[in-house]
Amino acid sequence: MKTLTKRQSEILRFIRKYSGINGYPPSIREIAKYFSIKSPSGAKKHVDALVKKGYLSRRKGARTIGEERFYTDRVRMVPVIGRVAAGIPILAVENIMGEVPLPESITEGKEIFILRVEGESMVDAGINSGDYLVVRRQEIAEQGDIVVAIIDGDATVKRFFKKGNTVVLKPENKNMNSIEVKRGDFLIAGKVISVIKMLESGRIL
Amino acid sequence: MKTLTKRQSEILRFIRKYSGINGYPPSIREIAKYFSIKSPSGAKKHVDALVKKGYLSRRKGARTIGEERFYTDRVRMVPVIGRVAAGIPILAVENIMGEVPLPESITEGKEIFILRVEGESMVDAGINSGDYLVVRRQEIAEQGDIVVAIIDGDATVKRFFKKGNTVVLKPENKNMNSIEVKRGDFLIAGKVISVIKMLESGRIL
DNA sequence: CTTTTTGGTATACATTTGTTCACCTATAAT
DNA sequence: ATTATAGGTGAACAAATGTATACCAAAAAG
Repeated sequence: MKTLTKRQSEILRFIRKYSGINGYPPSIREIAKYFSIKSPSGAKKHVDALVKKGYLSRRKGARTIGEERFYTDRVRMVPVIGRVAAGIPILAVENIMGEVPLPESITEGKEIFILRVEGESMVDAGINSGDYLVVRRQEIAEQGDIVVAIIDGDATVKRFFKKGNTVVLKPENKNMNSIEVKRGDFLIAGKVISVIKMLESGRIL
Repeated sequence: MKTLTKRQSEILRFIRKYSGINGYPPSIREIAKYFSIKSPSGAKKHVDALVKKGYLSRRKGARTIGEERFYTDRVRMVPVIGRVAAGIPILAVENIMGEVPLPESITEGKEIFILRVEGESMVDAGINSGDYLVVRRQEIAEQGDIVVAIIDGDATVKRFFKKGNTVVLKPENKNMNSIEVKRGDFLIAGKVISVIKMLESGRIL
């Protein structure tokens, strides 16, 4: 990768910061204004240089500065589900708070979403309130899987057991009791395949 | 959050996907074109509706559709450390088993590595053998931080406490005892900022 | 049944943004 | 000494984009 001048680094940093905050890149004139460059063409030259050096991509049209992302491993954008609104499918846009990139080595090409844990029902399995669960979307589960179950439109995390004609959803918490439900009285939203604990910032996004 | 019509959901999904791919949002006309709406004002109405319902933000100017998002989609390659060989610096190439991409929202621009846990010394903190720790490289620690400490070239994960002239490394496991070491008889490799549990495959890469 | 919302067409216009060209200065490289 | 590179000014112009208005039809809400 070609090296950048001090000025070019500043410009690139500004573009990245701006894009991160606003969700769209700055216009040439906004870059100029920020750096007190009095002519748009002055700022344009810097952008052109950054494109030529491979740090940015460009297209015809207004405000089309794209950042060149270069990572080795493949990455998938995975939706992060906020509070699950009752009655609305868990993956509906209404529930999606944002998206995070995860390695495909974790997501494995399946339909994946991330859910933030509320409640202490799984503490004995190392899952605490505030942790993030990486969940693979599936409607069936195996004996003993940790699943996200929807009961009356409400999402809960429990360990799954079949028991004759009914299903036992067992919390991993000595102080809480298992729930026994008839098949059909609940839905499995998916299986928990990974837990992410944010010890410091507490938020994944 | 207000509910969306089917059409509005489609539009929102398109805007998110487009922004994710390109790094900047579509223009009103591009939205119209994608949905075969023959007039820009037709598409504009949908965007206006999404703004009014709180799903998007808007500003004067071209291509300024903002998603109310709180995440970054930038990615950093992070080294995964295998078994730590005694006497070799933890981040030396000899110890690196591979690399995984992680969101910068987790890595936060600091020097980061991932370490696989061996042993049960932190089970009461929800950290089990086989879990992966996201560790930020730093030599100092605060009272109560979970740290990766190097004692005699051996890496261990413990909770860190200062106590006068010595340091107490406390395992989060009722069956194990704290270790008391003199400052200088050990090194802090970093602070654990995140825990990733792979419930299914057991491997992160 | 009437009104509102939703989704759309068509046209015209205002605004923002990008682009080009000529010209200037300082610095580093050949 | 001369040439390229980096950084910049100023003005004029082209292209892309956003906005407003009028009008239409189906569906949902009252």
